Amino acid sequence: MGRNKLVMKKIEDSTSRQQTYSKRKDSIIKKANELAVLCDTNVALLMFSPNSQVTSYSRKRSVEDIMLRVVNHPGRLNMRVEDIMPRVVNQPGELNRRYYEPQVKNIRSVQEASAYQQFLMSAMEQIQLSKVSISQS
Amino acid sequence: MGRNKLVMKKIEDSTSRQQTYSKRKDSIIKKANELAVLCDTNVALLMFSPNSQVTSYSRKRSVEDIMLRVVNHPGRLNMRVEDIMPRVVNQPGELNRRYYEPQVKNIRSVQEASAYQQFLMSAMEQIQLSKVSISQS
DNA sequence: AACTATTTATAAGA
DNA sequence: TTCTTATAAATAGTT
Repeated sequence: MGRNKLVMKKIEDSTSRQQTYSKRKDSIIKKANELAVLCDTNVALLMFSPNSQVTSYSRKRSVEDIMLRVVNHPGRLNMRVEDIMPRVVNQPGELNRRYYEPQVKNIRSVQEASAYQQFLMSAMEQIQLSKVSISQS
Repeated sequence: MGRNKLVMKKIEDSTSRQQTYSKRKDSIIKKANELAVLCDTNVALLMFSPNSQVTSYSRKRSVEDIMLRVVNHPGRLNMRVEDIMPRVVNQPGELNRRYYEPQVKNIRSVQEASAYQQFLMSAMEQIQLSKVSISQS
């Protein structure tokens, strides 16, 4: 739109790239909100600026909650286990090692903690099995 | 846009609501893609149709991967630990119990598995500490 | 930040 | 449902 038709490729000038990002980001949020209101649906939107600043939009549920509805649809959009873990560093080194860091915050009750413990125990068993399986193959 | 200016509230007629959803969904994806290409950024978009059918868009990384970049920004959009775990059932019962199910698939190497084991061990320690802390408070 | 000539999206209609 | 078209909305370049 605008004075000229825009070629669909990366804007090389960083100033106008940031300007374009800023304008279009706002209108996509507007559009997303219109869709959500008009159709009474959930929408989740994440955008990263050229400077990696995150902008998010969601309606009804939190962005995270909407995301998790997808995570719970394994048939649709599969998530790799390494994606579930917060990846601190992903160095493309010799072994392509990844470093994880636990996020065990905001646990509110002993019941909650126990359920999480059960999850971890089960995961421990499975990871050991997969380790054996890989080393034998 | 169009012949008349649209009032921004839920479209009550289900047929035209679905039609509007379908049209606008496609153009939001188009817009999101334009933003991603022009500004060379990551964008993740999830939309649920009035019939709860999921449509997703992302560029460069998978939708899940982009989501997790947000998880790793605790200051911005905080995710509770129970949100990171795949929630199978969330019954609002007496104890508000949640049931977790591990996702330990697609581990490719022993190194990967070991790193995940370290993560789990550390999480186990932390969860035990939080359990003690909660029960004492 | 605002403006405005154009392009683009889309609500209704066919 | 798919196509058309009049009109609303977005926006590229400009100031």
